[in-house]
Amino acid sequence: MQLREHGRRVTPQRRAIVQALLDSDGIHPTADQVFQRVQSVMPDMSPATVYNTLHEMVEIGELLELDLGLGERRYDLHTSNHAHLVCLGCGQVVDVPYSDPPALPPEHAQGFRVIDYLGVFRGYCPGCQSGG
Amino acid sequence: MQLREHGRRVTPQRRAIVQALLDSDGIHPTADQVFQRVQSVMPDMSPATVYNTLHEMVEIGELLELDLGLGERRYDLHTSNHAHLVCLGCGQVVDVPYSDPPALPPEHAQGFRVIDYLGVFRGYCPGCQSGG
DNA sequence: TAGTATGTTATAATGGTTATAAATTAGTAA
DNA sequence: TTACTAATTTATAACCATTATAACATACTA
Repeated sequence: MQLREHGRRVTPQRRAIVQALLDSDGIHPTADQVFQRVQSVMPDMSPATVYNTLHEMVEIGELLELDLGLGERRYDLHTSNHAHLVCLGCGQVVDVPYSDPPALPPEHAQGFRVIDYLGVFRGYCPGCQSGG
Repeated sequence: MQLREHGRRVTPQRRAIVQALLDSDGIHPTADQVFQRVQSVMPDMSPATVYNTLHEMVEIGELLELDLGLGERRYDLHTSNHAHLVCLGCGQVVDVPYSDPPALPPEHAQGFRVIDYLGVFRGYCPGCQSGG
């Protein structure tokens, strides 16, 4: 982790949180899912610490925070360019590689300084298509 | 409004909500902003009615619901294909026309039935660039 | 002009997230 | 190693957008 390089301290809690993220790689866990997993190893962990650490990792660019309209935020260690496929039924999130990350034509940028782009395909996964 | 065609009743509250959306066209109001505006005309309006009506309009496809990671949902009467430009500083949301709505390559769809696609450019508007 | 299903309201509850302040600890320098 | 100090963690409560509930009111239909 690059926490130290950014002037942050390395604590056992932070190590455990990073490990939980690594263990959850691919399922795009929520903060609570990270907390649950860490708590099983470190029972005194506080939810606030999980939120704090996730925010710091987002700030230093090591973690991607996704708010996909499902009432909770999900976290993704893959910060490289990719889109997300979200199931409106069960909420699962899957990475999709980008063939061509879209660019914003300058005539539409309206003076904005663009930091990043998020692409979300919404739909229903195979398991949720039978139920509606 | 197409509420009647979908078996919904037309009430004064719903008329006022639709009018508030029309009046707010372009600013992508939150549910609360819609509520504030309607309340100035109809003081007994309940927030629950605003939420209910917005949800129904989303269901019948007349309104687009956006969760852009700012802790609140915003509403957009423009249901045609376009992306959004979001200011991480002040939270303002601007429509951006799509030149080419991206398609999901079948080999990456993983069996999902895709309903729609949301594209969000995140950055800082001219007014928020000076502040950071 | 009833009758009834639908809509509205007030109220409280929910749940993810954030704020606060006291207690603890990682890193540093003597 | 030890003591120092700023950063971190914790428990707790607050926050706030949203949803649930149930009583009341009303738009549509016949």
